[in-house]
Amino acid sequence: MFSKACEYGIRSVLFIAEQSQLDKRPNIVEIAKAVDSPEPFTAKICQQLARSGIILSRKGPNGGFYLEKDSKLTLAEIVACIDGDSIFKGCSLGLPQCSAAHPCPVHDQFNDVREGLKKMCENTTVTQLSEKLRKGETFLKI
Amino acid sequence: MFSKACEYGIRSVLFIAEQSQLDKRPNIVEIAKAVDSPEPFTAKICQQLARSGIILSRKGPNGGFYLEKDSKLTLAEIVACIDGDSIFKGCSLGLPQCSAAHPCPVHDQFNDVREGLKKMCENTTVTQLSEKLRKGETFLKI
DNA sequence: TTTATTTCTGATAATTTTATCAGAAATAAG
DNA sequence: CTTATTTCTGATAAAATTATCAGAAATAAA
Repeated sequence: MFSKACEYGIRSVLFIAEQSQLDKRPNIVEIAKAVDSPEPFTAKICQQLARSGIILSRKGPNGGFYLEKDSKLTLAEIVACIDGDSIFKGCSLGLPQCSAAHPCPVHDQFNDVREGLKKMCENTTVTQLSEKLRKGETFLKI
Repeated sequence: MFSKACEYGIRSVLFIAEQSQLDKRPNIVEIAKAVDSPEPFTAKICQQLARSGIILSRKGPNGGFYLEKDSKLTLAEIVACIDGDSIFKGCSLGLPQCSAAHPCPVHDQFNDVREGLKKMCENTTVTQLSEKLRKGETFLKI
C-alpha cells in the first residue's frame, strides 16, 4: 500500500513523537535502531520530512530530530510528503483521466475505499498514536 | 495502491471479459491496444494469469485469451495472482509480526480500510464490471 | 577557538519493477 | 503436410526504488 520509504518514514516520525514527549531529540542512529530500518535510507527520509517542515531538526552535538510541542501532524501529511497523494486521489487502474464523468470500471467501488483511507489518515494524529506507543499498547518493530 | 502490472492485468482481464461476452478471443495486440498498455509487458501478465487458470488461452490462428462462459472471477483473484495478498493482509507499516495481540501503531485504523478493500474486491465480479463496460458506462483507457 | 557531534548533500551501488526482444511450441486452416 | 498465426519461454534492457557511502555544513560544548 505504501512504499518502503513511507513505511520507514511513518515509523520514524512516531518514534520521534514519542521521544519528543519525553523532551528527547533522537539522532538517526537511535531512530534507525528503534524502528529497525536501514540507517542511511532512514536518514534520507527524515531529511526530506525535515525539509518539508513535517518534523524539525537540529545539527551539532545533542542534535537530532523532534516535533513541535503542540504538533497537530496527521498521518496524511507524512504520506503525502513521501508517496505523494496519488494513493488518496489517483485512479486505481492507473488511467490518467478517471472521474465520475468518465469513470474507469472500478471507479465507484474504489472511491469508497479511497475516501475511507483518506478520512482516516486525515483524522489520525501522530500525537494520538505516539501516546499509545508510550503506554506500551502498540509496537514499532518486529 | 496496485503495481503497474496489476493495473494492466485488471484492465486486460476486463477487456477480455467484455470480448468473451461477444464470443471473441482477443490476442495480445488487440488487448494492449484496447487498454493502452505496453504490448510485451501485457503479454507477460496475461501469460501469468493464464498459467494460474484465471483466464484461458489458445495458441495458433484465431487464438487469443478468453474467459469461461460462466466465470465467477473476482477482482480479488486477479490482484492476488499478480501482487500477492499483502495488500489484503500485510502490515501497513511493514512490520513482519503485526497482529491484534502485537499491533503496530496504526493496526486498528488500517484494519478497517483493508477489510473494506478486501470485501469489495471479493464481492466485485469481472462479469459485473465488463457488463458496464459493454454498455459504455465505464472506460478502459485515457 | 577548537573539537566533537550531528544533520545535510551529492554521488554511487544494489535490487526490484517495468519493459522489450528473439525464437520455440502449439495449432488452426488451407 | 505445410504454412501462417498466435501463445509461450527465457534472456536482456531500462527505469524506479531502495540502500549505502564520503565528506561538507552547522552547532554545542569545552
